[in-house]
Amino acid sequence: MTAMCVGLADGRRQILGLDVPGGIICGMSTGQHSGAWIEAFCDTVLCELELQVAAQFQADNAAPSDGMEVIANLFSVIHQRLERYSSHLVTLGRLDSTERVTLFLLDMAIRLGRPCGQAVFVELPMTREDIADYLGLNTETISRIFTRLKKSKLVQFPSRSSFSIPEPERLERRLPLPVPHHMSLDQLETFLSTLHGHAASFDGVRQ
Amino acid sequence: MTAMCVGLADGRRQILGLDVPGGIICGMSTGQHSGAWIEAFCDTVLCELELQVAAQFQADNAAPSDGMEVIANLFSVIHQRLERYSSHLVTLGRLDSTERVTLFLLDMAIRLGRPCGQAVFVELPMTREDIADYLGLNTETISRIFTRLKKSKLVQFPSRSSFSIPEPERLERRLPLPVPHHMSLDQLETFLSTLHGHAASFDGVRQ
DNA sequence: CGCGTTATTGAGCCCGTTCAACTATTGTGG
DNA sequence: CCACAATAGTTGAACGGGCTCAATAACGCG
Repeated sequence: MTAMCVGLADGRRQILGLDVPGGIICGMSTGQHSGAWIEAFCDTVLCELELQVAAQFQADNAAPSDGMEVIANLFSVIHQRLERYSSHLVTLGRLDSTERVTLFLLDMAIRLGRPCGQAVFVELPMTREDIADYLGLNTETISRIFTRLKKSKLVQFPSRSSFSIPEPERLERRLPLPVPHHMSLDQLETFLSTLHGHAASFDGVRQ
Repeated sequence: MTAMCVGLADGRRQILGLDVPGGIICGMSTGQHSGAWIEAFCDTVLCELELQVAAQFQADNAAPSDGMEVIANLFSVIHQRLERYSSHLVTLGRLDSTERVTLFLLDMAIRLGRPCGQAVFVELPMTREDIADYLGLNTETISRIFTRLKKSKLVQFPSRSSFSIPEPERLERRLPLPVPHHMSLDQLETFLSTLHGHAASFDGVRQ
């Protein structure tokens, strides 16, 4: 699991977005450095894809029928990112702290969760501070809302770094917007296999 | 001037981004409707570009030398949008109300302003409520901060819908991050002329 | 001018922050 | 394995920034 981060002059940090294992990070143009960096919350393997490479691949295989496939997939990936950012803008701009945390837990459940009957169990690979920096809050607030959710039995916290949601629909009903369900893994894997062999790969590990 | 907007079930609104006249709105995929809509704050002409059209254009003119031009430009446009969203995420997540408003005024100065010597004069085509919904605040807060900036002589408000900044650098020094300077109009116009004749155009007017 | 809309200003409140103390967990060396 | 330290998380008290509600003022338009 990785985070795209931005820092302010006085040390404040904002996490722009989170990516689950198997996901595609995008928006890092090699040219102008926007001051953003990537942090990994667990051991991670990164593959870097130059847009040029994809474009060349596209040009080489320019059969009128399927020549657009790579480009179309790339657009779809970027579009997903745009959608994620959009919904996170709403989260930061218009949701209160409880709504933010609730949405976060449900989103993690969708992206990382293991279904156990109706419930969902999630192993959380990040600290309270990381969550806070993602949601525009601080660690104490995260902690307080977690205990509130625990007391109301909407969420269980078996350990410090895991939780489970007995009735996801009931939690979702507390939100003023549907939980965004974005891309399925199938699409992603199709895309990745299309690019197989066209990415320069290397390892990156943190901690 | 247009705004991309999203609404919550209880009426809250968040403006995701603003586009100046001559700019390129993007991220509206025709397929799944994400619940977003576009509002125009002044008389506006919209041109709709189907990605398919651009892709076809690309395929038709697939001379190995310049065939990538359209696609590359499209990527650059989407990337600009991604950068804008990124910096706005930081704004909503980690800046306090004064910083948000200051950044907003400087951004408008860059994108809409008429330089007058060292100063910049800006005609603002949106209401306090629109500004509030863009910055994740409410109208009263916007108003209060405007009067505070006026009293400190950092900003002048000759009329309800215009302002001018005597010393932009001094204002900028109050921010914990550089004001993002994104795309120049030259690039945009180059791109638009590339697409000339390939966009289905229609008029859209509000109010 | 008179009316409706938009903006400003004030008083009071509440949510989320800050600061501090405490608890629980993880890791390390003896 | 335990002792201990370092880190991460929780909880409480008090503060304050931004919100809510209400009244007033300024503008735009017939």
